[in-house]
Amino acid sequence: MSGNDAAAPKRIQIIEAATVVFSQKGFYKAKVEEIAEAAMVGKGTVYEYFKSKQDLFQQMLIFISQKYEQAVKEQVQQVDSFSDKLRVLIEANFNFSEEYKNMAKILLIDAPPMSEELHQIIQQSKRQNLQRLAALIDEAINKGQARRVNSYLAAQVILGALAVSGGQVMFEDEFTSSKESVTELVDIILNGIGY
Amino acid sequence: MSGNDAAAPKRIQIIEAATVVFSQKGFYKAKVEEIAEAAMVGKGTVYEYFKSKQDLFQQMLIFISQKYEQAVKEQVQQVDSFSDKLRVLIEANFNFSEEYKNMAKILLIDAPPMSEELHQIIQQSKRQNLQRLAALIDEAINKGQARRVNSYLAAQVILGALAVSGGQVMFEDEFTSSKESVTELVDIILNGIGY
Amino acid sequence: MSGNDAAAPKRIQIIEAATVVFSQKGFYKAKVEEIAEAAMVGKGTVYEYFKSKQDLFQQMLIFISQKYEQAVKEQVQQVDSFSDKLRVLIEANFNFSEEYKNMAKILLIDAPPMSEELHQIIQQSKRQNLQRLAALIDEAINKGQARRVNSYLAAQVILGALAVSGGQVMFEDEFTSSKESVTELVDIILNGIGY
Amino acid sequence: MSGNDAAAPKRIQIIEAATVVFSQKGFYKAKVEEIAEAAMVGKGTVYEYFKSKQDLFQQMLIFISQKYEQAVKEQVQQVDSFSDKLRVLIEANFNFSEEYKNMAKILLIDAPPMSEELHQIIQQSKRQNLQRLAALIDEAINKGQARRVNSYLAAQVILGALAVSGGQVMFEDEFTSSKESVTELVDIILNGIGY
DNA sequence: AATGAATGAGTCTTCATTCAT
DNA sequence: CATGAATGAAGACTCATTCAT
Repeated sequence: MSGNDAAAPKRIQIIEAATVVFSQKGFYKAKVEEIAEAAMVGKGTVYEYFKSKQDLFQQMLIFISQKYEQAVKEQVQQVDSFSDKLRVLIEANFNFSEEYKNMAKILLIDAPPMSEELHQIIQQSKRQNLQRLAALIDEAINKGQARRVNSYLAAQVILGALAVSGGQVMFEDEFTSSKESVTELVDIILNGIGY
Repeated sequence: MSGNDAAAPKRIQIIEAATVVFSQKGFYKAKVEEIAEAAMVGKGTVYEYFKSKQDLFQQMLIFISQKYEQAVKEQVQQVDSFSDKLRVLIEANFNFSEEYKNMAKILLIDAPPMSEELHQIIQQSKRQNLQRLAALIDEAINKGQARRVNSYLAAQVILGALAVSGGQVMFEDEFTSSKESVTELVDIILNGIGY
Repeated sequence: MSGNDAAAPKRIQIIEAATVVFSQKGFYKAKVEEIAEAAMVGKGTVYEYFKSKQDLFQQMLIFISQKYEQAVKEQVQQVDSFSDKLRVLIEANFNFSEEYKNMAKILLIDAPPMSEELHQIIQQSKRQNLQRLAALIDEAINKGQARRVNSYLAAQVILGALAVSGGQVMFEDEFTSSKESVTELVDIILNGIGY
Repeated sequence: MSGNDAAAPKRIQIIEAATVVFSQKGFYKAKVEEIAEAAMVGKGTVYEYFKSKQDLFQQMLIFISQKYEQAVKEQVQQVDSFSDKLRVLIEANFNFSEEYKNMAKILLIDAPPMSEELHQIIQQSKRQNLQRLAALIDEAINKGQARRVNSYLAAQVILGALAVSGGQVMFEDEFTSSKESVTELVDIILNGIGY
């Protein structure tokens, strides 16, 4: 009757192991057995809780996206000004990307063609993400804190910049995306680069 | 009349087939035989020109990145003002992304473990890209056409936004990445979203 | 009643199937699937117990050479006179060769070019074989039962003769090496062919 | 019109290259292309002269066995006494083995499934070999130079010993099959190892 | 419920052979 | 005759999945 078990025993254990292994190796190179080992359960046990490797991957993605939702939503609500919200959002992204490396990219960008079902899940997650940010921008626009830009497109710009800058996706060595750069990033996004 | 053959001897034929198939299926789901079929050659022929499936993938990547360089560099040089250059760069990206659709995603997510050599090549390509854009921004700053922002970071923001927006990755259904959005994108990048 | 299973768990089952198939077809023409079938297990099961086809081959060789050791050593110890030991050794060889056909040749002579590791294994087995026989001859010499010949060379002569005569290696049809010939063989070896 | 070509047209060139490559690698690991390279002809040219890889192997075997016949027959006829003939035969074998190193092993172990025809040819060659030696022994017996042993069996013993000892198969490190060992070998064969 | 031994479908890769030049 | 680019049959090996315990 351990609180641990009660919370979600094996299933969560396995999902968490999966986040680690899938993050490190990607979907195809990750072996089910490896995940089972990391979760300290037998290989067969994975199939007690998940229909297939892909199913596990999908469940994991849902799990992660929920964590992401949480992390971002809560923190953004705790500050008021638009620029602070932006800053918090960017920081949350940095941290999240740090933890879930490749998985973050999938949520932000897209997955390679997999099952249609999975595609839907990812699309939905991305859309939510985008819409939340677009709503944030619209709100700022209404409050007079932002220009009347296409909020959806602006949200894309911001998430795109994050996917790249934050996810050490493209610039790995060059620029270890530090806290200082967050300030500059916010500045660029708020004020643009032109006069 | 072998102008056709000359322009596309077997090696190129295969690489082009590879871009199509890898783009659609990702590295792991793409079958060598399928690529061979798409290139209208025998399966064995692929191995006459490429050491392995991975090698083919890598050669293809180099091929694509060269095409990208060309496409962008040339077009950017043909206009003058900073905002025009930005617009052209973004348009070039839209077009390029159109052509090599999922390739960016695959690189991000589904890529095979790359040889250190290829890693270098890709890094270098990205760096060139970044530096070219950063130089463009610096020039604009010096000419008084842009604010004194961190040009390198700004370049990252722009390329990040492009990677995501341009790859119709996020628009898919909602927006068909149209010419109009280019204008808005340039506006957001130049002027930011805040007042 | 699993006495059978206990005596021959999967690993041994597979090795024994391998001795049969490799003996009949040789290393290169033997297919792993064929061995699996002969062992009445799935193809994949072979790879549960052996790293590769070559590994299976090596393990099998070790298995056989151990059986050979046993067969020969024990029987030779049960008789006393030098000529009897010789006779027993020769007979044991006939029987062994009968059972493991081509494999016996490999142990006596050499293997096709394979891994250095395997080469070592075989060399060692051959050396042991040779040394045991040379020791037998030395002992006979010391007891005054044999002339002061180079025992190592003599051992080579004997094993060479066996490899050929016993292994129906070269003369297959002509001379189905029978028990009668053992007596003559021992005579020739002991007394030579000259006066 | 070069004497060179006449003496060694493509066919012989290829066969000689084949002896080298097959000797080193065995039948299955030897690549046709490699043989072609060694013969300094195009891969396709091999197929102008030989129906298949197997055919080439077979033709090569015939070529070698003829060379062996020659080498042994001629030299044995040039000396008189039985023990000298024996010595010469053994020496010829050493030299021959030196040249075609692994060929014997390959024939024994790594040989491809042979056509019935080739099988006959090889059998015949071996039979000739055996019979020539048996005849030699019979002659010696009649002249009172050898004991009344089964000459055919004795011939087998001798050739068996040679196959093994001569092929530096067993000596490798320990003994470098030297001229001295020839003398001892003859002694053992003539006088046996017992008193 | 938990396990891991057993399985075979699925793929990359090799290389003998062909044939257009 | 000579060539080597092109080919595809064949086979080793991986790994998701099953199921008897």
